[in-house]
Amino acid sequence: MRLSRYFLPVLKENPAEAQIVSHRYMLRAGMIKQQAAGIYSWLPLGFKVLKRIEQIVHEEQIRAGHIPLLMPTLQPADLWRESGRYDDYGQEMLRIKDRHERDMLFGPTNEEMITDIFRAHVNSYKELPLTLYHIQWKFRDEVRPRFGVMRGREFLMKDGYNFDLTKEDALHAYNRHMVSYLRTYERMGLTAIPMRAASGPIGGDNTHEFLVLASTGESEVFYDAKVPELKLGDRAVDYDNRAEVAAICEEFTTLYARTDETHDEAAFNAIPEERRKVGRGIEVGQIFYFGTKYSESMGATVVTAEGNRVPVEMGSHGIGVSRLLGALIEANHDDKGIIWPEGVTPFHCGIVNLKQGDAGTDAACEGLYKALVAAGLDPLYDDRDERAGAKFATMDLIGLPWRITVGPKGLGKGVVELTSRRTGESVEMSAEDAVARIVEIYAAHR
RNA sequence: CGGAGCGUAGCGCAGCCUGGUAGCGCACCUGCUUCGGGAGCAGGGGGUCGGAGGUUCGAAUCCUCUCGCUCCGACCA
Repeated sequence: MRLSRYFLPVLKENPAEAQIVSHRYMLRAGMIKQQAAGIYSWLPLGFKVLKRIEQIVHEEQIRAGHIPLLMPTLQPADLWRESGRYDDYGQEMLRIKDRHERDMLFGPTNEEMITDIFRAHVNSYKELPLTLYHIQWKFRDEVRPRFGVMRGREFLMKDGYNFDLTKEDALHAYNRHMVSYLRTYERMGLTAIPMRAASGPIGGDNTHEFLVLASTGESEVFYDAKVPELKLGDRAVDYDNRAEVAAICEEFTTLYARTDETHDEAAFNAIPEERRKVGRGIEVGQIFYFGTKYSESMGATVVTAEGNRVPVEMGSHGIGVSRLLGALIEANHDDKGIIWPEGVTPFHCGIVNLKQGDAGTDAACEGLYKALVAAGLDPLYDDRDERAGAKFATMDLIGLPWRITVGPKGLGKGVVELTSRRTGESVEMSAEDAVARIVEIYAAHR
């Protein structure tokens, strides 16, 4: 993309309403625009990152054997009356009447609807196990939306639901989700720690939340210093291998890591003192096993091999997709702006032309741009007629991890400059080598 | 839902107390100069002061109501 033709409305000054760094930078970098309390338009740059995150979530869900579908944002109230949650959910649920005075609601989650789909089409144990998920906009009419996309009323969430014959099968689905989530967050360059959590209104007796450590997090967390060091890495995982998946879960959940809701002072104090950490975390996902809570109330049953009709075992699992943008920025920024991890960056690298209009630098930049595109990459070429300082400031703000700087001095020596946004280090090299280096960097992020 | 604030140009703000021609910075447009870390000079455009009532000769300013937004707390992916 050539910046002169893009839509990137950056702000020089901090908008008054933004209190935390991720919200400020998302507004300043022209990623979002608030339309009402907790409701945002996603401008091109923000939309691009949102789509990249969504893509990673999809890929990892499919890798774990889960099946995508799409359910609507608006739901009929009757489904929720069946489960009893229409009355339980309270003011957070946005209730709407259609022209025929039918009670509708903007879905805050989809347990009822997925159960309805299941019971309409699945009758035999032979069709299990089954895990369906979607990535769809949710609405929860929060009393007090805040922190930009971190606590919006409208938000994009991946929510998945597993249907199994036995509790043992359902617990495997639970474990499978835990591992796939670990992998999902790692691909985005985030360390998200699974912590035993208290079950909320969704219900269930087995649940973990995934928290990204950040000083602006809304939850207080207590953990062993060794926990954030655990990495899944690029080990191959067979998601159908129960023992292997369970072993990974054990690896990641044995050491102490709890939110304030489930904190156990005695267990925490059993950790060597120098490893006891207290901090704050942003919740970016949660997994639940809840058994037959919905299948019983809504009649989602299958016939077993013995010919008995039994309610299915279920769980639900969510990742806050839009919230992840906030969490990513909270975890990756400096005083100049965002620093995107390679896995989610909106553009792979920036090209800064220091002397727009100069035949030599223009031609060199065009050559670089075309070479990068030909290599399958997505560069952002700042071809505006701006001064160097303004171009650098924009690049730093929007946080592209790599920048190629092209100026007359360097070209005189036959070099361009490759700069890391994260370390600030610059290396001079030929344009060809710079392209090769960028290609190499992103080859590791496929 | 309790408590506290704020709505004046696209953004950030002053003006309000003490009523009297609506201002500043950034951004935007034109010209000239400049050009490796958010340039300088000159000129220019843009606002029914959130909305509705009221007081007054006169309201951004005072009064009443209302809508919107933000922050602290309780609640939540």
